[in-house]
Amino acid sequence: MIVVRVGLSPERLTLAGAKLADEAGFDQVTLSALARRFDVKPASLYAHVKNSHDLKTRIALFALEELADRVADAVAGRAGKDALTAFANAYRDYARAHPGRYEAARYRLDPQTAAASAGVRHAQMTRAILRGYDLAEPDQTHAVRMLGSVFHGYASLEAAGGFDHTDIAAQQSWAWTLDCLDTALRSRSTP
Amino acid sequence: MIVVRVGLSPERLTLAGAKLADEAGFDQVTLSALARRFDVKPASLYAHVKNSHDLKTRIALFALEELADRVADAVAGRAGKDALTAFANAYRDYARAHPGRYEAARYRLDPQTAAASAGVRHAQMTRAILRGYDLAEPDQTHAVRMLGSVFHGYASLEAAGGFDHTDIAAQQSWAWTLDCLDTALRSRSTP
DNA sequence: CCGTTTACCTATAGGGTATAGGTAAACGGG
DNA sequence: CCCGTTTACCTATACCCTATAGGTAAACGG
Repeated sequence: MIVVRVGLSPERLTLAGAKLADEAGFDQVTLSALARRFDVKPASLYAHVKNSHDLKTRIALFALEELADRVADAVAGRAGKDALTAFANAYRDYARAHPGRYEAARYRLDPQTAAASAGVRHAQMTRAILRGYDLAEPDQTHAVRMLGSVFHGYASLEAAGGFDHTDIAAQQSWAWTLDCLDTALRSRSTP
Repeated sequence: MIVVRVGLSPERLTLAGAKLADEAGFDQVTLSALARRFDVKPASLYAHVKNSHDLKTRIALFALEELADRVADAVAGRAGKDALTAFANAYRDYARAHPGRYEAARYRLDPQTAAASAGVRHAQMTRAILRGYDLAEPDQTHAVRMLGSVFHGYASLEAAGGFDHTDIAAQQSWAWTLDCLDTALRSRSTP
């Protein structure tokens, strides 16, 4: 029986899982499917990840990190509406380019894991965006939540095909929405 | 072997499935779990629903219908911001009271099924809300999408515990957000 | 060069999905 | 009221995914 070492590792499994998620959907990410991809038996994967939940958590953390990096890159050196748009576009673009990873980023993490994840960077960056709008607390928190809702909601509905019924391009509604948010936030600023 | 007829039907299975979803999460809705609930063997359920996907679709349609009914009830006789708030609250309240059904309502339906679902009523009602804001096309469609994004995004993030990190109550951010939306929409109205 | 570790294996068990085919209760026409 | 048909649920079976236990050969290191 010829045994060729495939060279599995948590990192390779996580990346392959992320790719699989993008191709087939996050719910299709199973240890069996991943094992097939590496031409290995499912049991072999348990040496590298604890279980299915562990794998999904790793993919979620990876996606959060990747998304945070892209957003950070996009907003660097920008302020005001410019920063808002850059943030929003980076977010939406990621969701469109990597639907499976985006879905993974919404995988429910336990509080400790979440606290140590790139999720906190997301929150920080959203707050950074809002510096251009001079919002005092608790308005700033309200705004963080509103922005998060719009970004996630839009990405989620668009991914689900909710905007396919009308001819009007999703891109236009997106620009319109960002414009709306900018005006709304500016009207609430306390200079 | 004593055989007591349990009296299964697609409707009873759908309702039980909806309850199970609220209690354990939509992803825990399985034919096996449902069969246990009725003290019946899994195979017996296939006489009433085609398969697992069929059951989930039925639950999704049921939830969409129920939610549409509540929203319709809430907005009846209201206009302007009053209607907007009533719509939004009915939506959020449903998501909070019935997290599993709400999740089910987002179950991906094939285009024909979606077209025949209460989903179209949701769109109609959202457009009805916007009558109070005098928006011409394509702005109206943009606004429909923005509202849908905020409502769904907020419900989704709140359900995922995304607002638990700060002391500021989700209720306050919600009111603030609705206020923001109202101003934004009014500023875009073309009287 | 040999003992240990590593990386993958087989075997097995449990649970969800799904189909085929069986049986007894319920129904309904004569 | 009786008997044929339908109905409602059954058992048996097979497949897939998850998970654990325990085995083996390659790789590594003193």
